[in-house]
Amino acid sequence: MAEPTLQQNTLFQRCSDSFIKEIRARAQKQHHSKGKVLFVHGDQAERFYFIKSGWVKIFRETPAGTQVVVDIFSAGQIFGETAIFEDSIYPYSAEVVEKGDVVSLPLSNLKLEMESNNKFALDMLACMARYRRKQDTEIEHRSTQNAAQRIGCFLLHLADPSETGSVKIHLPYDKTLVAARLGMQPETFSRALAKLRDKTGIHIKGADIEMDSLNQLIGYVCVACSSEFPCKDLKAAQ
Amino acid sequence: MAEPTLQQNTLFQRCSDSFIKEIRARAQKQHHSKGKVLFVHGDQAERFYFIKSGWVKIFRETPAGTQVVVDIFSAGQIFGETAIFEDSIYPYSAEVVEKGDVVSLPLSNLKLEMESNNKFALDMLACMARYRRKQDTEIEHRSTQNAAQRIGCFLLHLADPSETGSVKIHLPYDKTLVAARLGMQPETFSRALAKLRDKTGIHIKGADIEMDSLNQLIGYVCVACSSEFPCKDLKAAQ
DNA sequence: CGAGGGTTTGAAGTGCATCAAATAGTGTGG
DNA sequence: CCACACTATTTGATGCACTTCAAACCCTCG
Repeated sequence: MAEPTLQQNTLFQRCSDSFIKEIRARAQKQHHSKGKVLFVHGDQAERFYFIKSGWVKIFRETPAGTQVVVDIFSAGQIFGETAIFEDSIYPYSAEVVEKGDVVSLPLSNLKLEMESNNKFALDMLACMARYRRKQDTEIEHRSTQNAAQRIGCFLLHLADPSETGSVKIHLPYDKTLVAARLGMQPETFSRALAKLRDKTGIHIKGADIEMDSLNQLIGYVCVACSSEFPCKDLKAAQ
Repeated sequence: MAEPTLQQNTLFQRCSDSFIKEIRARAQKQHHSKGKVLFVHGDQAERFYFIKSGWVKIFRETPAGTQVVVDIFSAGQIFGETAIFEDSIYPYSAEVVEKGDVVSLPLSNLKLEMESNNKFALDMLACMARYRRKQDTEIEHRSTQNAAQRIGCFLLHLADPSETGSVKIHLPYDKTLVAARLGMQPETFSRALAKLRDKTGIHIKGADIEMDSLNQLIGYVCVACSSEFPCKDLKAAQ
């Protein structure tokens, strides 16, 4: 799998070559292994990040010590860019959970481009709106879906929705992490996945999941969601 | 209490007079009583709304019949404007829950201004970013706060944070609705409010709540949240 | 004053969390 | 290539928080 480039990211697709060139000149690519903390909630922010490979966990911690996983990003996605709206303070922490290459880029260029190029500002708005939808859906799911349905929904987003025949899905990272991403305990995840299997007849072998058709999942999961199924546009929101 | 004007809304504060004049020319003010549905999720959208008085509930419904209250807005706030990022389809439903006046305004003007005036696009970005923060916090609260803490947090947002002495708060709408807004059942709300009283020593008389100092609440509530207390900027996000 | 909705209380059930321990899986050094 | 150490995952037992169903109470408004 070839590594993604900045221009392939939704936000930068329509950017001018000169801007890309400019921001690239100040890019820093780094390899990180699992566990590397890139920045912490409250840190002064000067750079945002573009993922070449691997996975990065976005999270926050409460004074009581609970960790909340906000999102988990992978190749082609950016994060940390929202700091430009937060007085250059990162609003969350970021940690590498699957080793890979991450490119850091200056926020100042981003801000300047946004302020001087209305097309770019509109692209940012579109991205932000997409993320807003995604979060809306997230909030909804937390109150309408049970653990098994949340897992099912997560699996649906990993699958190709145009696929009508049998489908194979591979979990992209640890089950423990999927559990955290879905706001449940690892034990609950394990039991809920078994429940999902019983309800829908999917086959589970470790991190590999297989089913005859997506409809098995859709029928069980999507009754608890206000968006009709191919809700894929939410997938890549960042 | 005087009715708010469009220019007082964060989004329109820095707008040109000519734009305000233009959009005002196509404004329609209407009085609605409790229960009036302004639009439904999926409707074609041509107008967005500005609340002069009363309260409006924003919600969605799942195929299984569960209703999720996304937010509840009041005087000075706008809603329905996000449809411009959703192919002119309202992404949620809106219903008046406390009678009042609502002004509807054309989305086309908003879109045009956004596309032609970079300053306005940046203001929209700032608003959107603020809402994003608010939703982030919402998701976090759903997984870290228990029912009593969520109610306490809701009360804190109704209070004046600069107040150091005794504080009086009046619930803005039905307890049943507050419960829905916080994602819990009315019965749970009732019991959790009693629990909050026992834990913090606040006084409750119907919809009126009183306490010697906000610190009583803060101490109990904010240990389960990653933002430090005067998290007021989230209050008005829409 | 009475009807109707909002609110509270009680009793029982469900789902998820927690604690504990067994099992499976993975990577490492020898 | 194997055994060990460590982590991830599963399973069991139990507890707690919130929901659900039912019924009483209260408050307001015509």
